[in-house]
Amino acid sequence: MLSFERQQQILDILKEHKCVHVDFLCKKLFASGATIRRDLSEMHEKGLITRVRGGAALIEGTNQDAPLLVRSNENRAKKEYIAQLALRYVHDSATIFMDSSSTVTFLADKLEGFRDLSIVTNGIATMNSLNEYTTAKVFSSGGLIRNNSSFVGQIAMDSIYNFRADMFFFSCCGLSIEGGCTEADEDNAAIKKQMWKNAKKRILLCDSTKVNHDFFCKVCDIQDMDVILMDQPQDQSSIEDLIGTGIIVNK
Amino acid sequence: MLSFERQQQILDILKEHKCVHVDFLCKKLFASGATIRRDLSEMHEKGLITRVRGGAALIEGTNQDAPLLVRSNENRAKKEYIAQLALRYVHDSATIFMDSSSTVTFLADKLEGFRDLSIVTNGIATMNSLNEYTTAKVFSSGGLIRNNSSFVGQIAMDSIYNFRADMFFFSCCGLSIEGGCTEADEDNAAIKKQMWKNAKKRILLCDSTKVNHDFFCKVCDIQDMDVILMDQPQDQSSIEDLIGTGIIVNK
DNA sequence: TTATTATTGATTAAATTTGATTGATTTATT
DNA sequence: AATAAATCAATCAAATTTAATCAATAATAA
Repeated sequence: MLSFERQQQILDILKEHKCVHVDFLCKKLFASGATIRRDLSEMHEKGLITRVRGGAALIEGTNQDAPLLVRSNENRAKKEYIAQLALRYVHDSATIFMDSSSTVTFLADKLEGFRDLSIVTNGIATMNSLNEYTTAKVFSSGGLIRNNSSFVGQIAMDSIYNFRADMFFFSCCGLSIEGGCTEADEDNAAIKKQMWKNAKKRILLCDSTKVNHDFFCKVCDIQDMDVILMDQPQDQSSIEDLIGTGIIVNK
Repeated sequence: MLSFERQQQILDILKEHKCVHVDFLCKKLFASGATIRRDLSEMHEKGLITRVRGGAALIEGTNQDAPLLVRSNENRAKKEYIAQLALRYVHDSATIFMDSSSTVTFLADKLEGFRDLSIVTNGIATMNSLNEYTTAKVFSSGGLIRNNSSFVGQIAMDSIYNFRADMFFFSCCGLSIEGGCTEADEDNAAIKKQMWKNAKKRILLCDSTKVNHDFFCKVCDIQDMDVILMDQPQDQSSIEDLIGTGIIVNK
């Protein structure tokens, strides 16, 4: 048996039982104690397992590529719901811009079923999700890392400039009739503007907590969006005003 | 049978089983062990497969467990040691290119103590490390995600093109007097070339297992590097040849 | 046709992996 | 604390795998 193969099997066995004795592995894999021990210490070197006297244990934390997956748990349910709505606009072979917002990350988690997607994003969590769960061609905008969660700056702007996409999914910090769609951070706003410019269909994912708040940097006006998806039907005047402009809300 | 045909079949077989023995391939393809081995080493140099003693393993995606075992091709200690050597060349306020190799990731883990670094990398693990443990300004090249570990393609090339750095830390798949510094993957080689071009001091981190192997894509010649760091003093003629060129090895 | 080049399989020496043995170290039991 | 049992790391010989060499064959060009 190849040592590669054997170590693979040790990992598999460890996934079932969370820890095993050397003897057990010997019998299971028809190898001597010396061989198993050598395997275990190699695997320990590589950081794949934890070595304990008499055997080995699965390493805690399990996932090696988790570091930058920061995700806000606030309003998880709302964001989940909105992301589900957004799925209606995705189709196979679509080319897509996605911003770095946490709401859009929820959408990224739901794209597993589509084929032949090409996606450009400046979000790190979104990038990781797409890369892990989908077969999409994932382009990271690159750039300066901001807040552990997104890429911004000239590098990011330039790379986005070179793409044209069918649709742009994004979120914002604030949304109001007069102020439009606003962001707190200038650099992130610039990124969204660039994506907006190079996309055909602009789809905003906006949970209700953001309505009627204005932030420092404007991304675009209400009329500049093709679809606005929200978690609850908007009340009174504001929703009517929106519908008046021909923007689809939760439809 | 043509060698191309046979190698194609080896790939097909590998897609079913994720690793195979040389013996198995011999019987299946009616070829001698020598022939199969020649095929496997060719394919390895092109980066199509991972060679393991007794057989071969699939390298590309599909199975996420396989690359894990293959990735940091063991020798954690060697890489750790080389990274430590590399520290001597880093100084506060330096501007640095770092490639996506695992050896360079070890260096990234050691940069915590420096102030005011600006670092450009196309490596995902390196990016994560830097971002988590250092106060450096970290620029990701962005681009298409390759093998879950690096950014490649035009986007990455363009963003690197726009930086000039004091130093470039990189590794390679193979290093030899005649072949120079070589890589298995064309896209990654292109990235390294671009970083090489835009950096003043070029510092190779190369563990001894890579010496006297040539891979498919050339990055640069031996003479094109300013420093080569290895885990052990190189033996026989090779080291003398290197020193003859004025390149510093392990010094 | 002949000469040249490439590919293949056999042979062999070197390198690597393996399993058994040993003594040292750690853990459990009395 | 002392003893027994279990586990470990180191060592070595046997088995396996590899890389290098060379002759034979096949393919190609002159």
